[in-house]
Parts: sequence; C-alpha cells; structure tokens
Amino acid sequence: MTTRGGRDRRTRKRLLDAATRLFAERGLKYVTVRAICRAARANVAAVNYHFGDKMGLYREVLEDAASVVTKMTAEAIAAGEGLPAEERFRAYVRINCQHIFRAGPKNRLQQLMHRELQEPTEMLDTIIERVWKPRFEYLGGIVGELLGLPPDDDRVGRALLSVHAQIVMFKPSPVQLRMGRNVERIVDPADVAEHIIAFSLAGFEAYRAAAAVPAAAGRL
Amino acid sequence: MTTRGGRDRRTRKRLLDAATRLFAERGLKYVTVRAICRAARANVAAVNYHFGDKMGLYREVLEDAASVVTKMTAEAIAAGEGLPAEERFRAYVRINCQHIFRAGPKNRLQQLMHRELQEPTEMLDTIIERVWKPRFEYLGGIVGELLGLPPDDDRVGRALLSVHAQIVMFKPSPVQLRMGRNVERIVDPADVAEHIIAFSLAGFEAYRAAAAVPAAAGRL
DNA sequence: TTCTGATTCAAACAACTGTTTAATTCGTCT
DNA sequence: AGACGAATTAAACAGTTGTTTGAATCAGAA
Repeated sequence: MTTRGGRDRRTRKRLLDAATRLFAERGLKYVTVRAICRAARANVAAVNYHFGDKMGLYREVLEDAASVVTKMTAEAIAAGEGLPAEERFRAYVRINCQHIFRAGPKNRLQQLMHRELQEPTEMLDTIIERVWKPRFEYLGGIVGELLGLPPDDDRVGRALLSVHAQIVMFKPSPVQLRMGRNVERIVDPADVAEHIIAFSLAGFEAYRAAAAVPAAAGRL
Repeated sequence: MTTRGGRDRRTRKRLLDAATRLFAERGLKYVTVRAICRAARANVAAVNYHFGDKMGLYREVLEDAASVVTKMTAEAIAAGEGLPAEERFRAYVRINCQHIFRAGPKNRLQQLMHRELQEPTEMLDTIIERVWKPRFEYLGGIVGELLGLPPDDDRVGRALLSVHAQIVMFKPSPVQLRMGRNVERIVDPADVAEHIIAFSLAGFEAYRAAAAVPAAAGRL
C-alpha cells in the first residue's frame, strides 16, 4: 500500500510541476493537455488517469498553490507581530514584493493567484476565500488604523485597492517592457517595495490630514 | 463604385460592432468566429470574406479602437492646456476615469487597450506605440514636474506606474466583487477619480519632501 | 431583360482540443 | 514462476475551432 508509489507518484508529481509552471505562465485556456504531458515526459492519457480530467489537474495545482501562498501570508503577518501599524505595513509590502518579484517557484504560485483574478475559472471562489480575503482583512485593519477610520469604511476600501494595485502592477509585464525606460532599474524588487511604501504612506497621511480638517473632506 | 455599399458595408459594420463588444468582454482567444457571426446575424464565412481571417478582423477592431482612444487622450491633454502641473494631473485622471468607468461603447474601446497589455497579441507593439507611449510621455512630464525631477528619472517611472496601476485596478473586476465590501460605493467613478488624485498627489509630495532632505533620500 | 460582379449561404474541410479505449508493461506479493 | 492490480502506451474518439468551397442570391449597368 504505502510502497505502491514507486512509479506511480513520480509521473503524478512531474505532471503537477509541469502544469504549475505552464498554467502560471500562460493560463488555463492557453495550456493544452498535450503540452503538459510533453513537458512532464508522460503520455497524453496521464492527466486523465491521475486527475480525472484537465480541470481536476488545475484544481489540484491551484489548491496546492493556495496552501503554500496562505502559509506565506501568515509569515508576512507574523513578521509584523507586536509592531505599530506603520511598521506592520512596511513588513507586509516588503515580504509580498519579495515573493512576487523574486524568480523561482514561489513566484509562480503567486502568479497563479493573481491570474485567477484576471481570468477567473470555477476555482475563483476558493482562491478568494483562502488567499485574498485573509490578506485584505489583515491589510484593511492596518490601513484603517493608519487612516484613523473603521476597517469597513469606503475610503479604507479604496486605499486598500490602491496598495494592491501597485503591488500587482510592478510585476514586470509587457507594459513596462517597451516604454522606453530602463525597466530593470525601475522594477528592482527592493526599490519597488520602498517606493510603494513611501507612496502609500503619503497617501494615507493625506487622508488623515483631510479628516482632521472636515471642511476639506468634500474635496477628497 | 461609391454606391456598391448597399448591402455590403452593412454586415461588415455589424461584424465590427459585434466583434468589438465580444473581444472587449472576453478577449481574442475566448471569442469564436461563430459567436461573432451569430451576434452580427451573419454567416460563418462572413468574417473570412470581409476580413480575410479572424486575426484580420481583430486587427481592424483594434486599429479603429486605437484611433478613437488616441483622440480621447488628445482631448484629455487639451483639457489641461495652459494649467499648472497639478491641475493638468487632475484633469488627466478625471477624464481617464470617466472613459474607463462609465458604461457604453467608449468604455469597451478602453478595455480593449488594457486587455492587449494583460493578454498580448501580435498587435501589442502597435497599441503601445499609438496609445500607451503618448499617454505615459505626457503623464511623465507632469509627474516629473510635480516631483521636481527629470521625466526620465527612475523615480518618475515608478510614480507613473503607481498612477496607472490605480486607474486600471478600480475598473470593477472579480477581485472587488466578493471582498465583502460594498463595491458599488467603493468604485463610484467620481469618488475613485478624486481618491486617485488625492492619494497620488500625496505620494508625489512625499518624494518632493524627501528630495528636499537628501539625508532621507536613501530610504526612498 | 440580361449580364456582371459582389455578397451570402449551407456544407464540408482540416487541424486541434480533451477524453476514452484496449492492449501492454511494470512492480509486488504469494 | 505465476498472478494480480496499478500504471503506461498508441490509437482512436467526439467535439470544437478557423477556414474553404461552390452554388445561390442580390444589386446595379448595359
């Protein structure tokens, strides 16, 4: 029983690895079962044998990715434990940027989570519940504190999206690649994290200042 | 010659309209020729007859969209003519948000331009040259002035992307739809524009302040 | 009207997709 | 060795895709 996985689990693992890489790079629709099996050096029927169908493989890839990424988020939260809100914000952005921008398999898992938002599949609900909601709730608490507003305030919601938008955007993509700027320098991981931190903290401060002078609040 | 367009140009126009809508909603790969022809009440062979092939139709849709959107950008630039940098920035963001968030056909054309960045086709180069480069150059001039830095400075590049990221993000998408917040209020067009303006201007100001105190510049 | 060229149509085409099948190979236990 | 179940394989399957074909239809000129 336990040892039946001599040959078995090995091609299964190869399929999962190849599928993770390809799905992250091109998305569910653009990756064919044949391409996965070619990359995993397996027969075309291997996907159906081990995972039922293509969607079953995708489901398992995404669930594995969600587990790893969720653990990563927990680390990012733990890194700010006991610190004041501003430092918790810095820690969160820094760790997130590291995992998204650095090369390697961790990067791919993050990419899968982002892709599900841009190009949703039937797994969207699962990913939102397990990955995105916890993140946004945590970050919402921090931003609310920094803005001096309750976490469910609309202004907190918008500020949250502003932060999220920046983290996503700086992932090198076709946009930046041909803008005539030196992309390698602009999107340097460390610089980007510090940029987002400084830019966002200033934005929070602007809200704080506006809230302190109610007469100007309408302008915001 | 001139009047041969009785029946001819009409189905051609219907195909272009249907294709524009569908491509904007689902993207090139997810829209079938048959779906376009069904929506345009035309025969399956109509696309190949009028545009050569599917890609020819997509090319024409995107080129038409680029023309309209480019004109729109010119209007946004003209709206800030002669005004100081901060007011030019406000005008640019406001007009952009209007066109992206408001319902209607204008919205779809913008969406096509954004989609080409997320899911590039062979038309990417054309769209970057005709739509994105002019926009980023104009906005780069404004942001450079507001930051007190030359337009080609890396920090200007990052600030540019921060603004762009926010404008893109607030377009309602699956992310926001299930975050447990009241999305209709958070992404209200007018509020979003003012939020992005306030948030970004504060970010610019932070850079300005940091530049004025060189000792702290390394932190940013 | 008759002719001509452009347009439309139903049908079929070839290539690709995910999936299934039935035979074969492999590892493991008796 | 022999037997059994799990895993792999080549081949085929059914459905969808973009595209082509050749006949039918239409509008306008001679």
